[in-house]
Amino acid sequence: MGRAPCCDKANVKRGPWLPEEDAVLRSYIEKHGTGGNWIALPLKAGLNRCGKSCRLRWLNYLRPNIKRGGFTEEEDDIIFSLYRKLGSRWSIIASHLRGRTDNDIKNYWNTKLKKKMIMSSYNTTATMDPSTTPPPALLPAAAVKSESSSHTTDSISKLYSPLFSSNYINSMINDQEGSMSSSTITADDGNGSSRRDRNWPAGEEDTLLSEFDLGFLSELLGDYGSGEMLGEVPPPLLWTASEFMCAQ
DNA sequence: AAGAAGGACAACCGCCCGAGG
DNA sequence: TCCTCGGGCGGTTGTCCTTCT
Repeated sequence: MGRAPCCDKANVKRGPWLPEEDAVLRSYIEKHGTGGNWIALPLKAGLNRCGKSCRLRWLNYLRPNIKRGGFTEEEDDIIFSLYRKLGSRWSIIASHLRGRTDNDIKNYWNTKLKKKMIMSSYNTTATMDPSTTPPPALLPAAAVKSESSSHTTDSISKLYSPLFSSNYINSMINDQEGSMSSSTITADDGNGSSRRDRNWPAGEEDTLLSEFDLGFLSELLGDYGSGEMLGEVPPPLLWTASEFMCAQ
């Protein structure tokens, strides 16, 4: 038996918020605050909405001093750097960017920044032609392995740092250590998401990850692979977006 | 000009965790 | 110590808008 829902979904309005609803919510919170109880808030405010929906609307849209769109290069750098350290801890990343919400950053990463990083990884190998070759990070492991013989650990980390978060790689290693039978890795882009990105060729993620050799990843990460993720991020994974571009 | 495909982002879902009874 | 509940969070989906063919 599952947990009781926070509200009666059949009797609350869902979907896009109307300007009038925004006005009611904003007005109520400005006058009374949230009262520390989002579940009760819609009733008090006279809104036929779920409390969680009100909370989300306020935090992501109505809250004062929210910046929308137009991410700067500096913000890109911060997001990139923190993502390298923390993975998809969007709320923590958002706390480092004044006026940005976790949802905003998450969307920005998934729609723009991630692709930007993937495309930049082409430049790690001068002979690669984007018109004929998938990004290095999308190459099947076999191809990477044969190519890796001419790479140092640093250059391999550089190659993969745009795509895989350190906690993702650590989790793969832990998974290997924890269970020898866990040979199947589900498609995951390092963001913890199993969603198919429509821009990626069908099957590429599966090809990449099902063939990924965990031992190779351990080797890639070297001594820090088995360490605590936070505070022990290896130098190659600490690059900012600008540094990453310049390092090519 | 129209339909298809892709991009952007708002909103929802469901799980986890901590507080408090 | 256990249980319940609400808040918070990350992942996912839906929908509207833009661009492409």
